[in-house]
Amino acid sequence: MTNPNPTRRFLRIGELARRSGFSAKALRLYEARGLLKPCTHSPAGYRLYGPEAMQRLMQIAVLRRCGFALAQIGALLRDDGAAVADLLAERVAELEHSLRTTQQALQALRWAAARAGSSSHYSTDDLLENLHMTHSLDVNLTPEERQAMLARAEQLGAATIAEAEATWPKLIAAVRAAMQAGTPPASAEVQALARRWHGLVHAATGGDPSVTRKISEAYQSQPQAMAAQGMDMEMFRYIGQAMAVAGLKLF
Amino acid sequence: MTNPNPTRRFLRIGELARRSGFSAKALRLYEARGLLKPCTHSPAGYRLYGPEAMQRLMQIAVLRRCGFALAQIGALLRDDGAAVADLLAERVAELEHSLRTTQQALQALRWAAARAGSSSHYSTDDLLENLHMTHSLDVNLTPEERQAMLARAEQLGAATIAEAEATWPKLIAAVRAAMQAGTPPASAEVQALARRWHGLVHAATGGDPSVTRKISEAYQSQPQAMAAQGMDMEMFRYIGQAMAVAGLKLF
DNA sequence: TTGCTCCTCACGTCACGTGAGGTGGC
DNA sequence: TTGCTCCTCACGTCACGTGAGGTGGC
Repeated sequence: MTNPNPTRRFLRIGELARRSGFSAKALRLYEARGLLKPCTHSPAGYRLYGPEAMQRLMQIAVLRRCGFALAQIGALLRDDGAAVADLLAERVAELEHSLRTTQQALQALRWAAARAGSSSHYSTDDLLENLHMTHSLDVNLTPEERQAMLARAEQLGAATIAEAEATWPKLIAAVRAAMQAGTPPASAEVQALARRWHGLVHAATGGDPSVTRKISEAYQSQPQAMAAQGMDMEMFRYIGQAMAVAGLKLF
Repeated sequence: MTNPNPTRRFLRIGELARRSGFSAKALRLYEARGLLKPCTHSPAGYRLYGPEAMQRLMQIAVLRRCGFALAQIGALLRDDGAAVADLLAERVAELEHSLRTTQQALQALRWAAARAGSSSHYSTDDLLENLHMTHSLDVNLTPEERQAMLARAEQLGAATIAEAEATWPKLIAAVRAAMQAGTPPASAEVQALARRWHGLVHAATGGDPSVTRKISEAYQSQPQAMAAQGMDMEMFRYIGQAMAVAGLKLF
């Protein structure tokens, strides 16, 4: 039953696509990107793949499911001195980030879905109201740091925290007003704002420089989270300057 | 200090971009997609946004972080009879799926990263070896079904399971051979294969039709997972036909 | 006048999907 | 000869980023 036609010893692109679960188009793309080459061609120009192509594709599949980009997979498979461990660490960090944001979104949406299920006329307004996500910042604190934050919150008490949360928007608005009026960071007015700012941050973080730095960096890399608080990078730099003049350090 | 220039009462695109954390380009895109319109224009054609634009953008930001596509956000904000609850349920299901796959990838990568950390020369080969993900299928079983699967596995015993796992590749290869030889599904040979197949599935799922159907559908929607087992849709239909002829039902 | 902002194309990115129009293979 | 597969452009998708070349605003 074995076919003597040598073409039969190879897989054409359609067969390889079926067996690998990739589309033929994807296989051609991988070829263009240098990830996978047919081992030969038929006289008419058909791509012909040997059995090693399947193994290669299974490797590509594993790496793709780990979220590596095609260019990275290419570098990995070429093993061109690309620091494998570095790519690995980078990917882990990215996956951890995406895991956290997915979990947050899912939590919010499940809550909303539960509300939707128990109400007959669920509108977008209801959805938006239910989704009021705490716009939570993605800060990667250690368990100890997280624990310390909770302990501090308990020590401060609900009333103090509520007060601080009410104060922030006003303070931010005042800083924006000063900034827009062109008030110099070194002015007495802005210096006073900077001291209040520093105090609020210090109370929240307990002055832990590591925690404060992490939160600060998180805001800087998540402009949307900043915007949700009424801030932006311009303001960030502005009070930063004011605090520097005042000799105040956050971390 | 208030500027009498009416232009100052509005935000130009750059200011809105800074304050919202979106890029100006994104704001123009949202306008083109019908999500956000400037409330007016300056004589020179500059987009001018009122304070309500900021609110709109915060709504868009929440929905985006939940992973809704721009078109869906448009539908939601227009509230054009789009079944809000349906979009919600769809999004929850998608997020759950992506959460599971992210967790699996993360687990595999962390394991690999640990190996990489303890070896001085970590190559792509090592990585691929460490990543040998169980290519686990994304089946959304209920906790009860999952529990029943575990209980069944325990009852069967490790030896039986190992035997089944060794049998599958051989069985799959035999089915592929028969299919490629053009052997009709109704033939005695293929009928025997179908009975073995059915038996293996039955042993694994305990014959629970719900579980079997879920696993079957999961494979069908994840061609890569099928490929990892040496199967493809063609084979799936082929043994499906053979089982139908034999009067065997999986679910 | 200078420097900054804004405008509208238009092309690039990522990983493909989807035809269009033409040919090989059995 | 028919139907299936393959070939190479080439354009579409998604949510933008990045200039290019020109103008408004203070």
